Amino acid sequence: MKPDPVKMDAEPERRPATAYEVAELAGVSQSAVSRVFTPGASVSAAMREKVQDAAQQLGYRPNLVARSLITRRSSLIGVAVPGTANPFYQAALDALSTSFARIGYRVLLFTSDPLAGSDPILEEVLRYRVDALVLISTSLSSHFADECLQQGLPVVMLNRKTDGDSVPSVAGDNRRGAKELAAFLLAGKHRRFAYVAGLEHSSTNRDREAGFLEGLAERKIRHVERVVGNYSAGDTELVVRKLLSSTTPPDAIFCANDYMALVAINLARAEFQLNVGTDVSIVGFDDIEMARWPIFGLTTYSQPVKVMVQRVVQVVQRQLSAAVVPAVQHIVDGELIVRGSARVPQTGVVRSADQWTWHSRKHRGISR
Amino acid sequence: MKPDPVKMDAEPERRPATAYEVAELAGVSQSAVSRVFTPGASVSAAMREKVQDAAQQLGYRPNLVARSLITRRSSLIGVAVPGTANPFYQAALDALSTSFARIGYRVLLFTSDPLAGSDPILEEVLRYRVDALVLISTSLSSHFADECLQQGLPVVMLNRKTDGDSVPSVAGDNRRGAKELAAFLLAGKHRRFAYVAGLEHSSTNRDREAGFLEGLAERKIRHVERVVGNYSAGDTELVVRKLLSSTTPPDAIFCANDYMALVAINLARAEFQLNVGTDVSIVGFDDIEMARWPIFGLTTYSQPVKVMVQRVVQVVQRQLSAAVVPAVQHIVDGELIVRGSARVPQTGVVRSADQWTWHSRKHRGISR
DNA sequence: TTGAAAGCGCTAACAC
DNA sequence: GTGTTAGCGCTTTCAA
Repeated sequence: MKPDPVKMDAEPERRPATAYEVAELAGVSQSAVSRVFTPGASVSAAMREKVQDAAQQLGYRPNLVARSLITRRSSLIGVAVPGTANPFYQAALDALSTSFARIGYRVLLFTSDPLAGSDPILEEVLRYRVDALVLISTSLSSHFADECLQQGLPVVMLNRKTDGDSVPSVAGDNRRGAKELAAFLLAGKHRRFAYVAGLEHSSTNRDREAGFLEGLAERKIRHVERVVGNYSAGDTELVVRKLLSSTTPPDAIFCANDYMALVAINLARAEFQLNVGTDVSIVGFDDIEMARWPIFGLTTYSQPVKVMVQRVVQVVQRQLSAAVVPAVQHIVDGELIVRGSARVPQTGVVRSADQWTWHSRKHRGISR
Repeated sequence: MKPDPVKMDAEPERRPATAYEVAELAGVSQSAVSRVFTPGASVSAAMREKVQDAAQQLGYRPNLVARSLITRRSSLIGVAVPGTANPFYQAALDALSTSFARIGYRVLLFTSDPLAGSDPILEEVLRYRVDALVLISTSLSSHFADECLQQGLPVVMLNRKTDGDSVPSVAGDNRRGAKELAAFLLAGKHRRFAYVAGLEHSSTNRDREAGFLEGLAERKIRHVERVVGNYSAGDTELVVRKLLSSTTPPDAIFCANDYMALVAINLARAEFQLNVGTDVSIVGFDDIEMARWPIFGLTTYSQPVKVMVQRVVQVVQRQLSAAVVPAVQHIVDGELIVRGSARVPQTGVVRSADQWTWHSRKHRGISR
């Protein structure tokens, strides 16, 4: 119940205290207050104490808006994330938020419509003068990319690439991963293959599809049943149902990501009473947390989110400091994680850390 | 390949254009530019066109930082969300971001450590002069709450409450829901009950536990095996394993949220070969998307995220406009959704929309 | 080390 | 309807 030390008005203090008010109370100049709250400024101990005392009393907090205006840096990172339930995005966003927080940045969130273009939303972001833009599985018009480039605004894509090489990106090894999965399924003596595509225009989907087909083509497999799940649970359920209802259903299904694969497993088991891993093999891509839940036991190709995010942060930092940085397309290695959702080949499976992995002959024994 | 209309320097334009530059190019005053970009200001058509032309050429975008400084409104909502994989948070964050975007606000994201207090992070948020604070399943020291109150900063808790009534909150009907689940399990003739607790100090956990025990007590059941899962997958796996390994394992397990319940189902099936729904009944709380996946078919009590978020937005808006608003604790109704993970009682199950629900005798026939 | 003064880019009176 | 003039709360020269 200690009384307000400054004034006893009935009206509650309606606006936050300013540096000027602190200065007045402490009997110093306003710039002295600024210095006390600027790391690495030169202030005497006496001054620091006086100011901090006054600040404490008034509940003063530096106004970052005002600071941003003059420093031209907001310490905000705009992050676009698709508005779907795919746990991969949650993991990525979480890691991004945590990693950037560690180096003094906050995340300004933008939910992007996975179907529509994200330009209008990003247009908005720029007004907030974010220091950088990170796009999780979100595409970008090249026009907009140019504009950002011109304004010197760092942009990085996570889990997606642009067509040109104008925007740096960090992604998993989609092509190789999908190819390995194809080789894995081939080695497991599967015969009838199906591909459940994600969003048609996403680079991840294209690369994974290309890799998968490429892998199959090496063994002269040309026929692959193709359906489109659009990375959505609803669509996936529909198309996988169709797939499994066929008179000659596939015995190997590659879903372009884990989320769709989980939906597929679910459907195969609950609706078709299939034993996933023996009656039908289902594999995915990402290695999200639930993939390793025993109930799913999804065989998949991993995308190490933590590593990818760390790389994103690096790229942003580099762009922030250097004047001009080449727009590198970073590829983060993954591994084929063997669990129970697909028939396991006789050879090639090895113990690695606390899980089983598989490497095609071509890649076996390649040291890293 | 159209040349830069303003200057042809080799150096790329390094900073965004200002309203002043636009004004100069258009041959008007800077405030005219401001007006053109202020909805509802009075500008002639001719002026508007001139200005928009110039703005277009320079790639001008109003600087919201500068605007915030003077309007004292940032159109930013600080949102704290726990850093865990629970899909409920993803759904809530998503809905929050979308709903606020519709009324012109953006989300400034803060990942809160679910264990540690969130004060230090929130301290940070205040510096950004967010217009309001939404805490998803995150607690708040009463000291900090007071400080926000005093600064006139709206704060709303989602899916959690404070001890006092100082901070408004929006939550599901935890107590009643848990009580209904108890009644449901009782009606299903279960005998040995277990409760998997969430975070000990969270209000949701306390209310759900209280409701569950209360429901059981009405039928003189006093013994409930209690373990703590802390809303985490790892902890939950450990304690549920212990539960099921017992010589007299429970035949009914209530997990304080769906996420833990899914982990439990998973474990019971994969590790103990139990048929969930007959050998053992498992129920949860939230009704997250995956609860309705056939593979899980989780019987649970629903928390309608969309509705809850809509309510949060309302509360924030009210606080933003009115001077003083009483800190109401909003409770959003849910329903007991019957699926396959728990033995179903003979009576009380009714078809509602496209799913089955259950109501205890006490609540049957209550019209809404 | 400290203070005075000049803005950062914009909005909001206020005149015209 | 349009321009002029003050600031918003802070950082940053520049002198003292």
